[in-house]
Amino acid sequence: MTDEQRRRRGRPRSEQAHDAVLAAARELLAEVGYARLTIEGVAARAGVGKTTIYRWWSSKAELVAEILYRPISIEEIPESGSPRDDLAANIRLIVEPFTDPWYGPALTGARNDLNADPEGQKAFQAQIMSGRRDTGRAVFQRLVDAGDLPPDTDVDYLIDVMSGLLVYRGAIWRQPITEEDVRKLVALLVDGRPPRRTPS
Amino acid sequence: MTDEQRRRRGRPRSEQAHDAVLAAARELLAEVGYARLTIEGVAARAGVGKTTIYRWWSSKAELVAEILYRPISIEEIPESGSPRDDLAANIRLIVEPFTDPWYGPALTGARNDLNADPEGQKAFQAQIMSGRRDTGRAVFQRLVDAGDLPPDTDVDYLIDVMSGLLVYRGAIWRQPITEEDVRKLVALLVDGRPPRRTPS
DNA sequence: ATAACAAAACGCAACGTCACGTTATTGATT
DNA sequence: AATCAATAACGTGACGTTGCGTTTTGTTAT
Repeated sequence: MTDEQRRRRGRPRSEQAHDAVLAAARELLAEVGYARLTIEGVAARAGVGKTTIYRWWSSKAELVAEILYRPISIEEIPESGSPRDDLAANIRLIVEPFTDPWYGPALTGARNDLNADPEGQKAFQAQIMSGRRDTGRAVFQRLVDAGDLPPDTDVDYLIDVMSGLLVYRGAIWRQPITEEDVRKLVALLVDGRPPRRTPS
Repeated sequence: MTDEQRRRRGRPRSEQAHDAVLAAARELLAEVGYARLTIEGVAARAGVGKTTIYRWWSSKAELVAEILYRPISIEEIPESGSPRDDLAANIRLIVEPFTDPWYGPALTGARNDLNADPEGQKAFQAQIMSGRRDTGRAVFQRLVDAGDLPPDTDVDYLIDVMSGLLVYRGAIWRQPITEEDVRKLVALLVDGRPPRRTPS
């Protein structure tokens, strides 16, 4: 790229300011939540002008979306040998961010604001969710290849069932998702075994 | 109740104004969506003062929540003789409001705003969701009684799986839920049969 | 020279509250 | 029976506040 060689004239953008904004936004997100997070508050804490923030991001929702994106950019699940364990690992990876108490509200909050703009919806969907689905497909495919699921299994449907439960419990109702829940989910999705009440 | 007998002095609250506000809010919700819905806009269309709105509801989210509550106040599912059909009927009843294109965003939007206030969260949960869960428990219990599910089935878990898929697809990603999807869901939850790809 | 920077101010939109005069109902007084 | 406070919700309109996204100004780094 010639962009890197021929540096632009004038003062270059400060990566330091960029990172300070992200850090400040992350902190404030954890402290006050998405609804009470303001651009002006972020600028003040980052020691940065609002102008600088708007030079990098076009809205509060977009800024928050970038923060939310990172922990969700899921790497591949290593093959443990047991496809069921791989699925469980994938579930835990999805759930993990929800354990941060600010994450769920911020996720739904950002999604909600981005929905005001009809094209922001697609942007969010593409940016946040596409990586997860690819990872999920790969994991379920291992189960199909191992013969644990029929060859013509509707994998995307299973991904929606899985994601649905996790989002519903974790992000919407903010209930913790336990190891027990993971076990029940794998049993239901792969083996078709209904969940049993835990003898407490 | 003595409240009804001994009416308060002064001008009584206008049920007409109350209903006009609800109607106007419902219209505007369908026209501009939750995010762009304003109290002032509702007041203007209803021909009502903002004060009157705040006399009945304490926030936009609370007002919208009342609108959302009505279609969800689920009646009992009649016993068709086939518990599986009862479950399918329950699923269709949950999905039905999502066919209104404004409903899903309004649901997530109102929920999100109510979460800013930590006690509004409980209010929403109690008001919107409790009825659905009772209905769902009854339907799954019929399956248990009929021997289609083990006696110690964790019914609440199944309700979460079911609700999760429906909310995830219908309210969050705004995808239509087809008869095919209903069939797959019943097969998975009750019979443990994985969903198959539809030969299109 | 040029462009990103921080700071500060702008206009805008919506918020929630308030004071005002009006209207509807109740309870006491004629 | 008719009248008249007292009361309370009404619609209107204006208020100050907040946060937005933009614009301006002077400074700093390349």
